[in-house]
Amino acid sequence: MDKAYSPSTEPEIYDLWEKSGAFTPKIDKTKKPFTIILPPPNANDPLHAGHALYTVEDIMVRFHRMLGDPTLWLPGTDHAGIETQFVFEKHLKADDKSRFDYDRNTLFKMISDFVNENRTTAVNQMKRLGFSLDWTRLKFAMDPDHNDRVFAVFRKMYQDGLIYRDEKIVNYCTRCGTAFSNLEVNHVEEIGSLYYMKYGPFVLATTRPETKFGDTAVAVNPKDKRYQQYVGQEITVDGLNGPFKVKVIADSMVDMQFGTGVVKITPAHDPDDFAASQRHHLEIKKIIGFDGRLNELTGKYAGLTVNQARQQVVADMQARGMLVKIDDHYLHRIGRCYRCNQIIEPMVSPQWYVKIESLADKAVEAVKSDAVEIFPKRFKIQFLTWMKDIRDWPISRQIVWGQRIPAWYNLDETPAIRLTFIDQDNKTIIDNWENIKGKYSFEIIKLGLQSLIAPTTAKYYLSEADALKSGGNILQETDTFDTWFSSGQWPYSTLGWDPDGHHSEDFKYFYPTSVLDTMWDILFFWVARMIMMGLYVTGEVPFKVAHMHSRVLDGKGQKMSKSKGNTINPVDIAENFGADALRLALVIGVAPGSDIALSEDKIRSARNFVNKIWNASRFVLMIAEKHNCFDIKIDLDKIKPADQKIIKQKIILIKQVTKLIEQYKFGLASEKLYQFFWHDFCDVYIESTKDRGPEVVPILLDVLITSLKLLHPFIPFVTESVYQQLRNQFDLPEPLLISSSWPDEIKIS
RNA sequence: GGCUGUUUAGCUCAGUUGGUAGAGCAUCCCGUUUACAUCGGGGCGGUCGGGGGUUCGAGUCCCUCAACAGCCACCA
Repeated sequence: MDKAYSPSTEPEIYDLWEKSGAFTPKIDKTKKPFTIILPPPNANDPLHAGHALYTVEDIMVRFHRMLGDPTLWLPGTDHAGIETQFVFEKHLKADDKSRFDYDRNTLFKMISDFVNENRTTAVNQMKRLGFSLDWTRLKFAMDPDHNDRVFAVFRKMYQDGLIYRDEKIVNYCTRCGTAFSNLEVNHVEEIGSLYYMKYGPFVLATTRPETKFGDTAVAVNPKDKRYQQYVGQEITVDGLNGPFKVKVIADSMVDMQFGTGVVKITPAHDPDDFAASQRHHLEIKKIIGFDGRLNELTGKYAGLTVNQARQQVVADMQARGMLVKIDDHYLHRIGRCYRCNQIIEPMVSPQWYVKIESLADKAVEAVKSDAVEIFPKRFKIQFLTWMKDIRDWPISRQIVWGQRIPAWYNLDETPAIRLTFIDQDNKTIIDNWENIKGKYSFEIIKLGLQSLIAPTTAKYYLSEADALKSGGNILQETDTFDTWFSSGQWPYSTLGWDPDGHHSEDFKYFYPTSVLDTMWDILFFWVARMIMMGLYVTGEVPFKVAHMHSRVLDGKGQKMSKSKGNTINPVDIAENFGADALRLALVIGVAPGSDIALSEDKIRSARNFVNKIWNASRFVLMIAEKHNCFDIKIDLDKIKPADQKIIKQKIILIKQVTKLIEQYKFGLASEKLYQFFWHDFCDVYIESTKDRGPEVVPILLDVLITSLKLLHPFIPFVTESVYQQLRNQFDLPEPLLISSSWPDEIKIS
């Protein structure tokens, strides 16, 4: 054995495991399985430090495998719709191109190729970190069978009346070109301006003077005596393009204390105002387009971006004496796109929705009753609070990378469908079918199609065949499903749930899964959706335990981000210090759910421990050779007083570590192991054996092997490596540590 | 506005059902013809954020205040 442990041997050890078939469980109906579905990393992105926390899952998986449970850890990668398209568009930009240069099919194909080229990256990295995943079951979120299941579930939801289309106000990112759910919007506090402007007989305060062209009412509080005389009347407002009239409405949404107690109502571009428009049956007047520019209804402001328009409107109002006051230090919250940080533009547009209430009710019940147990406990409270006022889920995204919604329109039935396509001269055409059907052949449109927008009244068919029967020109919806609509179905889909009820053996045996482990930041995005979808589709919870793990921060406790340049590449660390060192550094002494500051000091200290194991093992081998004693049997009745203490400590340790792992207290478990091995075993016991005879060899070996087994889930490489060295000298019955049995409290191994 | 978490040795953090405060790193002293300098032995270092309460006894339970962090929410 070399003088120091070298992590360069780790890949060989991984091969050994993989070839042994240890990652693939044997279905044994007399035994209870242990199942974890890997939260699929993005298919085309290298792993980041957070992914290294898959270690937590590997610990559980290796532990259960050693307990003898048929253990499945199922790997997969995610297509990560918007994320991937966002990254791909950055590549396009580098080539001076954009998504607008390509038709939908071409763009999809390009992204698909891009993803396929990079798909193995994450897989290889996970192997390098030692994750004992069953690669024979590897899935990808755009696999045809997964897509089919997603489509089937969509149709089932439709039949159950859970799917509807509606044109209401949504969070729209004009840069990403798609709508988002509330969860995908970051609300950030920012200092902006609050403009006090003359508005008919009123003065009102607004942060968005440029939306006045879309105003269809002005509101006051019904209790506000100042304005009671105006309620119900029509007032005339200087619209900068000429006067316009709006009705004064009374609504309790208005805070009399704020500003002047008067609010202009822009239903098409503000969520509150939209809600008010529903209550008061107001006209909805869209003045901002999906490109983030003002449209023709704004007269001379048409074509300006929202920001430009705001400046222009303010300047024009100032010139006309309409601006009473500007508060430049107005602190308010602005919604920004979680992906590109662009300011979210609330817009009215047709989208697909899932009625969420019945799904949410069941999920709440499951969590309340601990049918799904959430760890640590505090996340249960968060979950229930969020679910309480959950809203219908907008599942359509206006991007191409994802599962295209399986709905088909007959253009001739709905001539008002708006088409965007690239024609034969490479020109982008945007118009309604009714206006262009004479000018372009359907084939050209279909070939160059970028997107379509169908009014909510449009009839649609859930299969292409049905649509074709209607006779006419048929186009499929161009929107794709929200990534989470797909990944929310991950547990039952990857295990082979079948829409027609012919479920796979895997599904029957491994579902519901045992534990879902992920970071708490996607508790709502993903965990909640999986619980809802799982209960709805299979009638069972998708997992019995939802374990929320820590967040990895840099050595200074700062959040890692590419822009800060403080990201850590886990594979680099594995190369330099060993995957074991990284794994141990990530779990040792970390309380459940708390942040981890991953410093080089901590990694180095873990590396030293790994080396300590190596050398202690080397010592045991040397002693055995010195005494020429390779006996592994211990006679329990003949243990000498000098050896009793360590045996006792070992038995206590087994008990403690087993219990702590079962309680998800990996930080404490690893710390106990560290203390025991380094101090009780190496510093005290081994030192005490140095002047003794061959009778210590079986004891040394026993404690060593027990330690290796207990440590194996945490630091699998060094423990397996050492074990293989020991097997060369000692007659050990179990060929591999990975598939060996977990130490028993009573049994001397 | 609502909710949650954090506050323990110079630094990073543990502390399982309440019973005389722990680790790693740093620092200081000593040691080593070897299993390991990626080492060994020893030392220094904390009124456990402030205040109050329950208890024979509280870092651990309750109340309150403060600072920091985060999550959720439609205030122009």
